Amino acid sequence: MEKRKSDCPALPPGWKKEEVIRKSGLSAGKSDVYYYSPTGKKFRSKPQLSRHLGNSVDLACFDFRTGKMMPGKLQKNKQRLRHDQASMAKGGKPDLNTTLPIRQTASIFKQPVTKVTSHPGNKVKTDLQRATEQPRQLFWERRLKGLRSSDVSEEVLRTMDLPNGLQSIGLHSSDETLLSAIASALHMSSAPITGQTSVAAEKNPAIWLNTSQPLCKAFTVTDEHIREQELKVQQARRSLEEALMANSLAQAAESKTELSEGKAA
DNA sequence: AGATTCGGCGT
DNA sequence: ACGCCGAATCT
Repeated sequence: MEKRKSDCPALPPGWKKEEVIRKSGLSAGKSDVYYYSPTGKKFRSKPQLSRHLGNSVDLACFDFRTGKMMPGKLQKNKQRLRHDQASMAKGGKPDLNTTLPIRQTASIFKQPVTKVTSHPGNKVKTDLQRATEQPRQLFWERRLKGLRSSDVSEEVLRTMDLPNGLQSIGLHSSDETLLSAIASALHMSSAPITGQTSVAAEKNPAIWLNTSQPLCKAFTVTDEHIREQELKVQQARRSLEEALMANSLAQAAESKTELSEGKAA
């Protein structure tokens, strides 16, 4: 049987797609779709593919069977992602989609690198449940300096206030980059964030820096901090609950009026 | 052992 | 009806 592996333009270069028809059994005539990474590893489901690619590719609108991106198919909901203040003003409802947006452009986060060895014959273990640790530039956080997030109208969003206990290391002092550094640390690893625990790092961070921790002095989290944070989370959840409730009520009301309008017509 | 193939559970 | 993945079967 001829194996047709075709290129898959919706995926990064080098990925191949294959469809094999089942030729016997109860499911004869049905087909299975497989993908092959540039290194030749076989993938047989979207979750598996998604796990391997991580955040580097957004598979939300990727159709595994056809291998194509299908815009306007975000989950099972028909969801207009057009969401500017124009459509808002015309009575459009706010976007209550709670799935996190994924950056499509080059990201500082979790970018895989090509591993080159001088021993081509050796077997290299790939993807031991995600590439573990990638090389990083020392003080790379400095490149985040001055970056601000903004909303769709390019209004710069207010930044967060950090607790007083947090002090930076290796960024010139009282730098707003500290927030980015800590946020990045939280984003990139599930390991606890402790800050730089070595006192020597304060004197000469270029030498004593613990690169798996953000450029931040060691800090202490008190029970009081935790209680404050719990309170904030509870309040945020209540707000979200109220908003979702109000939205579903509004939708129910709307579909009722649509129904009666339909009868009148 | 690794690849291939179909069954069958869960949605 | 179909996606996903376990496991039987094949090489």
